[in-house]
Amino acid sequence: MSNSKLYKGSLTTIILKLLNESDKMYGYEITQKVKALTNGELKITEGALYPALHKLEAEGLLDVEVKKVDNRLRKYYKLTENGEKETTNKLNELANYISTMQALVNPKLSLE
Amino acid sequence: MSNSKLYKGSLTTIILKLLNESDKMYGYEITQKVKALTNGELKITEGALYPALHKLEAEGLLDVEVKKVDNRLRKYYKLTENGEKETTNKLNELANYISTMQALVNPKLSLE
DNA sequence: TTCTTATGCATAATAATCTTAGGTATTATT
DNA sequence: AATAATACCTAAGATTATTATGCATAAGAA
Repeated sequence: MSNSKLYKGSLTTIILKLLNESDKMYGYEITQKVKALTNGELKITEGALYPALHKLEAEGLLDVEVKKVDNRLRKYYKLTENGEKETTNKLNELANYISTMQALVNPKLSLE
Repeated sequence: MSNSKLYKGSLTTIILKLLNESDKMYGYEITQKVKALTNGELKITEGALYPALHKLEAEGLLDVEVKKVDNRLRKYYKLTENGEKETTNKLNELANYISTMQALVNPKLSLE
């Protein structure tokens, strides 16, 4: 992920959420999807993405399936049952984080 | 800071914003203010806070003034001119981060 | 009066997460 | 023929935080 240090910690949430919508995706596809959804605002670096995917797999949140398309490898990832639960948790955490930050940064607004 | 890895990277923004509102504050005061504003949701740890304050000072964004109150030291921090500019930048970054995450996590909502 | 909690500062070891910079290989475009 | 796009990967270093300490004074509870 590039552009801002604020994004630190949210990569996992992004991955899980995208997989929750798209059933299965491969790494490169995720980078392109994020770029498209954010109008180029957020670019996930491969040095962050692949280790994150491997970690989620090791934690049992993702399953992998390797496919060969046009003579090139693709590693498709999809959520496990635990992965779906964790997606819910992460999304709740994010919503909570956002409201907490708004309480700090714009206390008047958060009273409305 | 405790509770969530999502907060990583936002401590500097929080410090700058609070100083922008309160003119001058000391470290312990910041931890209490954050706790109060977030209803105990966010607890800034001293191991994160003090190094962050020292770094901001080293970068010329904060000025320090040591005072003795009740025979105890307090180091009051306040924004420099550059600190005020950086506060604006950080708040813009945060607003941008939040809208980006909402575009990713709730694409339908962000179209409204 | 002693013990604990609160106030107030600080640093060091460790962990987590990301950037930067490489590497390999195939396919498509210029 | 060279470059860009597709597709995977890892390692060194930076940044930021947690956890665990340490020191010291003041206030409150046992």
